[in-house]
Amino acid sequence: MSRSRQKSLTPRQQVVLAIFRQSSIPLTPQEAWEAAIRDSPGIGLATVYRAVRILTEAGELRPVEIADEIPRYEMASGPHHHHFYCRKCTRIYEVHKCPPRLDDLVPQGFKMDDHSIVLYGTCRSCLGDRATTD
Amino acid sequence: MSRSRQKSLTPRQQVVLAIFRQSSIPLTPQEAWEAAIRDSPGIGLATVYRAVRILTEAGELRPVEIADEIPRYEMASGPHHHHFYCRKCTRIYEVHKCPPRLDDLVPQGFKMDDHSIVLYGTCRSCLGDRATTD
DNA sequence: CTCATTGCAAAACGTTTGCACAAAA
DNA sequence: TTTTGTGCAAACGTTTTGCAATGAG
Repeated sequence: MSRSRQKSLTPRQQVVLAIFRQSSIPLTPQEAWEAAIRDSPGIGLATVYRAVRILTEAGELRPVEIADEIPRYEMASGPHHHHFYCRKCTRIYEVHKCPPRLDDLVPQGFKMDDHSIVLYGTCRSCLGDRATTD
Repeated sequence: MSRSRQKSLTPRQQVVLAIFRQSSIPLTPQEAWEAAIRDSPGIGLATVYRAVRILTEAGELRPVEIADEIPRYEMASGPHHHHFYCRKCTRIYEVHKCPPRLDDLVPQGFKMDDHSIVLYGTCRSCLGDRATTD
């Protein structure tokens, strides 16, 4: 199960990958397209979708699934991390820690190769915005 | 932020909720509709979608998001648990343990009210099916 | 009567595919 | 020439919405 790309990327795929590499947060295909247009006017939305799918299959990108949100993607390389989703401002924050003893969750005889954790709640700036409302 | 339903459920909403209550696995709206038709012939797919959305907002149902899969829903009540997704047979298993020290992941000043964990890998029966392939 | 519920069809939305054209080999 | 990459538009599957018909109060 190879994670590295086997073939060189097409020009458009390189553009799309660069967008994700430059972004500090996960992007929807639509958001990536809007960013890509600035670098490469004329690039088509379908091309971005194709690139995202291919880059994901190649292990370059990883999907980030948040409840009731459009799927987003981020670089699969770089430090392993999870996400905090603020229900109020809908922003996504990276969480750079992992809980211990995750292997204990895996049922007998199963083999885990990956895991994803999403924390839901309210971020600090949204908590600060509130006066006394509760 | 009340989680309990404030108004009584409509007949169709009760039907849909019963489907999820009887199911041992998360269901897509489509799957819930196919099950609901057996109990209540003539129920419309849109009605099931409406019920799922309302029941989710009312805290009766909870979305289960798996990478690259259609969103499923399950009862929000009952024992807290997570999910193991087998990439081979695409089945979803419940995981009835929680990792310790999850609060340590929450960034300073943030407030977490929920979390979701999905483990990815291969289930026991799929591992058993394989002979020596690796 | 008025209001809430629901089925149906159409619309809307995100995503994929078919295809023709252009560029590269 | 053949092959590859791409934009565009159409198709597709999922979800939401408009609206008329029904039934309850």
